[in-house]
Amino acid sequence: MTVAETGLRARTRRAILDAAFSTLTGNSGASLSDVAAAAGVGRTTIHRYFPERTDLITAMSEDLLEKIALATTRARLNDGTAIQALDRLLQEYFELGDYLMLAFTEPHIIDAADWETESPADRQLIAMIERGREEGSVDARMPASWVQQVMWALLYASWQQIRDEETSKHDALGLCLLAFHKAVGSA
Amino acid sequence: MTVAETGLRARTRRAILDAAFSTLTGNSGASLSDVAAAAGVGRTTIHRYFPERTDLITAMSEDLLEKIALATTRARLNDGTAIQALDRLLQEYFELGDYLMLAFTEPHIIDAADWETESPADRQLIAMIERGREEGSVDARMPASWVQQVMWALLYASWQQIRDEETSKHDALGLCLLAFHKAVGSA
DNA sequence: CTTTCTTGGAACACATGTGTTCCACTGTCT
DNA sequence: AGACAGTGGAACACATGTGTTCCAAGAAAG
Repeated sequence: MTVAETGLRARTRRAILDAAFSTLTGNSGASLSDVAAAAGVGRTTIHRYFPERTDLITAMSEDLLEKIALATTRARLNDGTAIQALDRLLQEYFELGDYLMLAFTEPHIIDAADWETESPADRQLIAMIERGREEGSVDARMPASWVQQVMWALLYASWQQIRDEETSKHDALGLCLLAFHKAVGSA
Repeated sequence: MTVAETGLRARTRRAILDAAFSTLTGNSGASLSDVAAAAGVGRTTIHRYFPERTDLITAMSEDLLEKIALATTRARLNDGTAIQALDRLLQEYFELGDYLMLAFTEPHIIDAADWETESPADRQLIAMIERGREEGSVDARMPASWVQQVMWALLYASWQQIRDEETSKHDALGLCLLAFHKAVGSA
């Protein structure tokens, strides 16, 4: 019963989590057998690490929040103008790709507990956008919450563009930044 | 066995379809019992109109394509500048709301058969965007497919904004049009 | 009122996913 | 070689959704 993170256990856990992300993206109803196959482990092993399905979902939610918090830190929201910080944040989030897609396409999977209350990263982001509206780098006609919505939506669009239109990651990011900059920047 | 669209049958069918749209939006795995309850009919009745689950999905797909085609026609894509036509189309699509959300959040539900091959509405739209790029009203740095992606993404964002941020439909549409116009219009 | 159409509910067999238990196999470390 | 942690697979009971059949009740049309 003791679980002394032996390195192997940590690796197996990660493999299961990653497989869960990639499998449940685009098929929210996938079975644990599907996840197990994608992770290259037996279904029994999944139950060893996550006794119930909801435990796996919860772990995914926590994992995602962690990744988002890290990306937000790396973006240094307080450096430079707000619009520059937004550009950096967009690039960081862009790199999360697969992980974020799930939160977008199947919000009901994540919306469990932690997510309901605004995360620290969210509060930081909203505050930073407000700063941009005051300093004039962000279009003041748009509420901060809308700017945030647009950011998420364009991120989603850029990943769809990669999937559907054989666009390179680099080009997609460029288009995303261009559209975002034009859309929410001050005229 | 004969099905002579008696007006009552048509109404029941519509009730089931509408319930299916509203129920499956946000919970793609909802059971037919859930749909039946939402439609105010018995589960047996659903099977009378749509023998198998896939038949219901197919009917939803066809219904949605029809609504999109109608909206596209109403937008008169060939009148005025391309950017004006895009504004009109955005407003038409905005009104479809609930119906379109499903295609967005659960594409795998719709992606069945008809959808794979580009619909006529899609081709019309792409051609119109190309026209805008040539005449200079649409930012030529953006591929037509990307402009389309941005349109869908901002539509989704505006509906999210209504759901999450207690914004009125009117304000949300205004923000959507503003962001879209700025994002894809020529500088 | 009587016939016809449509419906809702109960009961059923069937398929699929879930969670558990048990046992044998494979590495690794000593 | 022996001890041990980690694993995969089979087997099981259980829950839920699906598709079908049958029948009685209600509404609509003559």
